[in-house]
Amino acid sequence: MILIHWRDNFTARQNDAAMNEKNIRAILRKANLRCTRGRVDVLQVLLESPDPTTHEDLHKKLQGTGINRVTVYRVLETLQKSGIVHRVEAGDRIWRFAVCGRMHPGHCHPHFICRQCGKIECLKEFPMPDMPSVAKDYTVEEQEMYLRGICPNCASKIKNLKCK
Amino acid sequence: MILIHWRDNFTARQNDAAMNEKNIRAILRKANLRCTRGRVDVLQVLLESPDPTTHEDLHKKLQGTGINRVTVYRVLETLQKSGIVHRVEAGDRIWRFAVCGRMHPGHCHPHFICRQCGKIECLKEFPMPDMPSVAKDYTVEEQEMYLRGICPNCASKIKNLKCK
DNA sequence: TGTTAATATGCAACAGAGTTGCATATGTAT
DNA sequence: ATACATATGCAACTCTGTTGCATATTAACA
Ligand SMILES: [Mn+2]
Ligand SMILES: [Mn+2]
Ligand SMILES: [Zn+2]
Ligand SMILES: [Zn+2]
Repeated sequence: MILIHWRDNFTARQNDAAMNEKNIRAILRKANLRCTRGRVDVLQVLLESPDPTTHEDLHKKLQGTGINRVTVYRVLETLQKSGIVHRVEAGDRIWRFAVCGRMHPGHCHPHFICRQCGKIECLKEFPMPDMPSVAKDYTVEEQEMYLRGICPNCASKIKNLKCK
Repeated sequence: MILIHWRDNFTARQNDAAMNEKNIRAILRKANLRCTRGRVDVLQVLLESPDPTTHEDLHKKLQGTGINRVTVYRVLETLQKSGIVHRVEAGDRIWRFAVCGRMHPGHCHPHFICRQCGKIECLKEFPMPDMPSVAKDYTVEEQEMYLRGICPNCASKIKNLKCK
């Protein structure tokens, strides 16, 4: 199995906010995608976002451009299938999109999800455990880890409960 | 952080299929839940399921009992909040439910998700990497790991593609 | 720089998993 | 057996995401 760690990719891309339209078009062309207004704009916003971003957020940020709701969905699907962005579903049934391989401070670490209140916490201080090579012919581009259980807040509430 | 590995729980429960109503009622009582017909039936089906199960499947299997669709949802939410079952979302926006701590052959291992075709593959031959203790006051009951990338099938299709 | 064929977009209608309000039925403590 | 709290059934609803189709844009090419 080919393991491409997120740290290996896009390392030259420090000046994220300064990523200009020409660079974005280059990314699209490299993926054999037509450079349309919507794709450039959506990708621009994603490149400037520190965390994985919902469709709703993207559409809001682009409302000045007049882009249609459905187009945002279709652009995201296209970018995802081309491997430029990827989708994350963290337990609330809402997709979040992030540029692949970028160091998203809100993303590249394990997450803890409380089964009681549903809150998601970032375990930023803990590195993703390394995954051993597992099979030929599979290209691994991203890895996610979720810990599920009870958060301290809910734990104390449960302790004070006689019955339910 | 308290780490409860799935192997540590429910180890005495080998005779899964034979788990009878009395035992199921005991589980509910222990969680301070009322023993209702719906809860007993839903939990029974879950205990007999080798893999995490959708609401649709559960409702189908229980259609003989006349239980209502909404009740199944509510029972699942109750069981989940009590820590008896947990929810998994594997990328198709459909919840799957599994009894916590049981060795589900379809579940307790990393999973690979192809970003092109969306297919989910079980990496059964690879153990879940151990997670270091990460923080006080958090109770970890389950852990999930997803690898995302391109499956061999899609990789060969992409290779044969000139443009898109 | 036009012309053309492929493909992306806007719009409206739709899909479908899951939720909510409320009247009624059921479980459990006494 | 009674009373109270809570679980259930039913219908209507939410909300994220999809689809069909007519029109607009893109990019290759003359
Ligand atoms: Mn995070
Ligand atoms: Mn599996
Ligand atoms: Zn919590
Ligand atoms: Zn695939």
